[in-house]
Amino acid sequence: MKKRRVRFAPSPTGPLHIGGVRTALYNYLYAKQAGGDFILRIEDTDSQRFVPGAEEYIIDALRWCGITPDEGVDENGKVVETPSERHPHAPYRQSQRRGIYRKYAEELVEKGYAYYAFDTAEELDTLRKNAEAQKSTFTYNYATRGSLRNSLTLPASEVSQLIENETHWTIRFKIPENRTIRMNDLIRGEIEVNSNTLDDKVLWKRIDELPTYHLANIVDDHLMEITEVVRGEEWLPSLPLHYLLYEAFGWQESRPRFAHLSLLLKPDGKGKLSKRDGDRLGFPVFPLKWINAEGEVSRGYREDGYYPQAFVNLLALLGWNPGTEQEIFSLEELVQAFSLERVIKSGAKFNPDKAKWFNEQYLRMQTTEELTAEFKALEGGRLVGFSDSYIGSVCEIIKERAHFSNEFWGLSSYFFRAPSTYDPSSISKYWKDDVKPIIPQVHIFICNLEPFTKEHIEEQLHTLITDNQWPMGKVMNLLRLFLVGESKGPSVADIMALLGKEEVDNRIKRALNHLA
RNA sequence: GGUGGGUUCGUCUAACGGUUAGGACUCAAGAUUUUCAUUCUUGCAAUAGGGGUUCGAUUCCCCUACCCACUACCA
Repeated sequence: MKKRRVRFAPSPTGPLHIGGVRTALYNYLYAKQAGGDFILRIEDTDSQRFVPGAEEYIIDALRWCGITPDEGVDENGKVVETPSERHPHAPYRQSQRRGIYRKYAEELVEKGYAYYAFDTAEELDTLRKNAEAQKSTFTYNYATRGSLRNSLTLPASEVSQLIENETHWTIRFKIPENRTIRMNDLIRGEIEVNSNTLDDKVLWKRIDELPTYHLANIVDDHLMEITEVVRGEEWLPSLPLHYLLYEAFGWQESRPRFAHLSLLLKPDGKGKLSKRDGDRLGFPVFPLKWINAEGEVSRGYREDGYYPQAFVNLLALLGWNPGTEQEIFSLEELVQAFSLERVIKSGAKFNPDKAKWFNEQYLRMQTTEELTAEFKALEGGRLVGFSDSYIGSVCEIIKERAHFSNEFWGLSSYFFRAPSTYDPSSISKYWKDDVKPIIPQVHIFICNLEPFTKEHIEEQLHTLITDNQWPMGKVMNLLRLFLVGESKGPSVADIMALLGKEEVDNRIKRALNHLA
């Protein structure tokens, strides 16, 4: 049994968005489940669309998610350029492999599966426009190639001269006429296409001495001994071409199996998820923050405070399910449970609410120590002077009320700073004449409580108030208002115990002063 | 336009051809509580439409509608 080898092959034309991360994740899960290898290959054969920083972004994003490639990227997060035992197929950047593709393209020409085409971009453009004007579509195929400028129509001498002197020619694949191509997709099953609906795709471009996606992809997958190709649905229409290419090269025996993943759709309306949807609807579309050349900032899941585990979990369940009702999965559990058979065929609309829910689940699973460390990392300066155990206790109390750790300060600032203002509407609601005379008594009672623990405070205060038949709601909320500054937060006893008697005394005095 | 893919609650999804069509998110109501939240309970809510095949169809087939992708010397 051959070792499973799958690859993620992004194009560095911008930041990887969540759909791309999901594709990478499914590749990773599928590889790891069989104890196979997850390989990264950079498909940068479009010199026009190269975006600086995109490659680093992709690698950083995968790292953050915990799905680092086994092959193609070194320990420092750099794409491997020279072969080694662990990275035998280097370089893993197609622009650096450019030397190997031309001979494969020419091999196809020699075997009669491809031909040289000398049409200029302008000529083809005109043909397309003319066709469009007549409400038809120009296709470079069996029907038209015979009347175009290529090595099939021009005399051999002219062809060799053009190859020699011109810099704008291409090598095109010669799609056979009227053949039914039968393909199999691991997710979708059998698919049939007639070759007449296909066009003669460009395989190699003389202008920049680079192959196009189709050639580079097939050659590299073959050379790198890829066993399964798991990629986005946008590639399904070119699967017949890829089958034909494997056949032309005589590689059908080792041809990888294919799986095409459905796309991620925008949460509202129609169409696939795009960069703009995130800005429009207020949720990140990218794993990490990205700033483009124009200086526009796109937020990231990491910067928004998501745990990578939560992010991976939610992505995994967008288009796949385990067949059970389990929803929370660690990466290891996902590796165990994943299967391409249970990947959904239809596109999934992204749901920002559910995304938050996932993070909330992970937030609650964190240990107090982890939360303390996070809180300190986030709010460093504001927490100076407070012990880890105090901060930890605060975290314990507030974690049920938060979706993200970056909400901690907003939910707990009063544990670190006495309130300087008091919410006016709460004052008018609770600071009534019937309780005003009671508060000094309660104040003294609190200051005499010993031990000053949550349970004892709760019990004693409760007894005091009920025994005197005082209005529980007003008294308690007033105390909360004195301690917090507004009507929110955990139980009053919790707050008092944590704050300590002295601080509670001070805050009550201060509030009374303010109200007097 | 052509080709391919897809269609179960608002969303993510489950359901050997036989279920009161299940779960989760959201939302609503109730319970608990000293506030807010949590928690718990309950509720709202779906098989795109039409034909077949079958004793029986969410499930298989066909048609229609709608959605998506592709239709570049981009990936």
